[in-house]
Amino acid sequence: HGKPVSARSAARRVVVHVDLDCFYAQVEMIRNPELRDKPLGVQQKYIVVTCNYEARKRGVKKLMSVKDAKEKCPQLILVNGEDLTPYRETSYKVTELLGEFCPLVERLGFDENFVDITEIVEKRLKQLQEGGCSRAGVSGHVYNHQAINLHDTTHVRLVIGSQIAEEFREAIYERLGLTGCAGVASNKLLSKLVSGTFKPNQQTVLLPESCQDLMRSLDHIQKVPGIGYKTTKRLEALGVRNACDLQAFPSAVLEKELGVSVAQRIQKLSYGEDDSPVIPSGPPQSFSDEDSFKKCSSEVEVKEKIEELLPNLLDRIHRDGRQPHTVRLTIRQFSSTDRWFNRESRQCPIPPHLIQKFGKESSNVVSPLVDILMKLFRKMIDVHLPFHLTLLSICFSNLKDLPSSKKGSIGFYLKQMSPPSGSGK
DNA sequence: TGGGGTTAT
DNA sequence: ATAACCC
Repeated sequence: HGKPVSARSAARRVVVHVDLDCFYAQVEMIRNPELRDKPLGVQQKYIVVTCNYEARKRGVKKLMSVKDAKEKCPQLILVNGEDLTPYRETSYKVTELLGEFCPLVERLGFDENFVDITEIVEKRLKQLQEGGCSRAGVSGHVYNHQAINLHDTTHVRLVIGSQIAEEFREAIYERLGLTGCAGVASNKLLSKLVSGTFKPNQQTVLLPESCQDLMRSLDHIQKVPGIGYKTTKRLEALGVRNACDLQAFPSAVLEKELGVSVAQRIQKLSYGEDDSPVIPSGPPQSFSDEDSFKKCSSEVEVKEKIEELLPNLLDRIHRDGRQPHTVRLTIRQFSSTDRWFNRESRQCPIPPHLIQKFGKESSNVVSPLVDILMKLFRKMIDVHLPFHLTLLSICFSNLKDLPSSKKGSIGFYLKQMSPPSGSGK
């Protein structure tokens, strides 16, 4: 806006990655402060999905089985974390708090946020240039202990970024009681990689001269965010094991193996280059609820599970205020070999007469939805044949704002408030 | 390996 | 609808 494209793309960004420490465990310690100084794990089914640092000292790791965790640490206290409601709510409080500083906040999972603070940095830089020099230095760590050159405006911008990151962490602690790490760098990839270098409750800034060192410190390519399990397997088959290998690998061969789009993107990642913007997440694109279990093998059981999942979901949608236009059922069938990844799903539009009822209290939207979901189920499973499910998931998506006659502003602020009583038709 | 999320094809 | 990615 007002700036030529060339000047805008040449401008250096400042991005912060905020990563809360053992998030679920922290939320549980706030809910019950007596757990504070004890080894604590959060359990889902027979897995300890995360744990506090008292437990980590004693050898408990993320995603460890309950059996192994208890062996490592017999005093381990476990709380059930299968209901994500408290974590989800706290997570959005963090995102909203960051949104008070700056509009460009992108969520990643429940415990991470990217914030593009380029504009805030520019503002402070100008204040500095007008008001003379500031004595304040970097906040937190500098990756590699690299020396800062205050004559280099890129360094100065990142130093200001580190001060803002410190303010983020202070606000998150003061207002929500949560601790976390932050990484400051010139793009999302680097901010995320550098945020993990000093681990609980600390922050690190990366200066451009240390970028290659950071990338070379990644001993395995799967540590590069954006290079996942599948791509790693294919890269390994090509003899590519770390970021250096990927940098040096012939582009043309890579493009033929992985396709131009993936090849070009991940090869740039291997140099620490990432021009993907911080995209404000806004409200969620979907609401889902799932449950896994040992066995579900009859239509009646499936219906019961669906009836268990629906009320919670409908409540969440109701509180959000938007109306979903699509519903999806996902199942996982038992398989002794790859337990991971044999999910299938069917989705369909929600009939318009049902959509209208989503906002209204006390209208029975449950039973028609159960009927729709059972139809979707029968599209995947022949109920006359034996079956063995280990997971059911329901997802509402394609969320649309309510049709509002009062254009925009009024409707937005009104939906936050409790509706006036006795106004029903 | 849980219970969520996102985007690309 | 699936496949990939993220936590």
